[in-house]
Amino acid sequence: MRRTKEEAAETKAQIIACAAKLFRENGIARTSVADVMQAAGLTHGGFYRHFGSKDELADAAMDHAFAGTVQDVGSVFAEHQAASERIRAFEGYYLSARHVANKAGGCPAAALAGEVSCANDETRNVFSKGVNTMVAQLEDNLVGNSVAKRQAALRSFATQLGAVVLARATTSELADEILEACRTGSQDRVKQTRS
Amino acid sequence: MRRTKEEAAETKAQIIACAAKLFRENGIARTSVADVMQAAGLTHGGFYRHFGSKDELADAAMDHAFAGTVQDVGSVFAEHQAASERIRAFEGYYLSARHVANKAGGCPAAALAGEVSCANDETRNVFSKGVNTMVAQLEDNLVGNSVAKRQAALRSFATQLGAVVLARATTSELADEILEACRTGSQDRVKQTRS
DNA sequence: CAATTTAGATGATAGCTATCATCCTATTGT
DNA sequence: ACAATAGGATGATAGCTATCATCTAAATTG
Repeated sequence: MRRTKEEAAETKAQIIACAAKLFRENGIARTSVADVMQAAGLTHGGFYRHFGSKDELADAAMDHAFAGTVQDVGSVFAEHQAASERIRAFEGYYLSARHVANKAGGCPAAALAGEVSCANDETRNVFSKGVNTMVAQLEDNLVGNSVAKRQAALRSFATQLGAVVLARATTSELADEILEACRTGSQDRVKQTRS
Repeated sequence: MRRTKEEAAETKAQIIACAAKLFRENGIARTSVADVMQAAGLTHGGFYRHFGSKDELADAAMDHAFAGTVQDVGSVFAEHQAASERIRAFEGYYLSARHVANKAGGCPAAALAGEVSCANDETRNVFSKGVNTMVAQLEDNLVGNSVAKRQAALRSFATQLGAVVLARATTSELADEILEACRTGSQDRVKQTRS
């Protein structure tokens, strides 16, 4: 039954990947260790050869999920040259019906923030690191002085995450309305705020 | 042991009030029926005299929590005359350190959105109704034509909810940065977006 | 005032959960 | 090639959970 070191490492990576999906999809609390192992094609008992606890897996899974999303967002940015278009493209991605529906494969910040707010310090650190990375990535694709860029990135991220979190929890009409309001928000924010 | 009708109604209201706090504080999944009953000074067994299931309680608790927050927000609005000041005051309340720290007594949309996104239709309906009420309340305190007001209210709510949800899940430095960025965001949104 | 109803307590249940001990076997290090 | 090691399967455990049945005494109802 014993596997090669490589095979074992692949197994561990598989467990993490499955957990990253299931935790985002159904929540950490509502996903059991056995669920994760089954999704990875294994039985529950072997779990503790790879992880010291479920929390440890949750941290690894979150880290993995953030890395994936950062990469996805990077691809979106790479498709455009002008900074203004890049930001537009990012919003198009993040606020898309596709992303809202794809909770299991989407931004872990949107999927897990609620649970992390009741979690231990280590988990909060992992989450914070992920958010920081995403905000920095956004920041790098804005124009202006550094303070303004940082603030704009933080605000944009909060808005879009809020929109997705709300859209996922509300009935479809309201969800669509929220997403649309935040989409148009980036273009004519000036008019909207003034009138 | 039997209580008066009135007493029984009070008991039920107590259970709902305790649940509204505990569910927001620790999440619905991580709060047991017994926890709620104990907080209400009762034993677990009597629960099903009042509710058909835990889900039913969750719905009632969410409704109760939304009503409380709508009232709190109403008080904040009532303190000011000018619409521009009212909105500022609302943001001051919602993005305050006090509100971020007060998860148990704060906005249920921010506290429960994550869990509601994996919940049944009835729960989503209750949640959506609550969000709709809050957005309408915000809308009533904006100036401009109705379409713009509606959109501005939706966007403002998404931004602030996103900021609070993120702030609660991140380490304090990042949390403060997020809140500050969204606070200043309402005033000089124009400059920030342009530069 | 007698009969019936019911709020809430006590206790039980079936199912789930995280975690661990043990075993088997194939891969390592030597 | 041999001994030690460690992946992963099987099975067990202690604790928790939602939900129910039953009991009680008091409050309704008539």
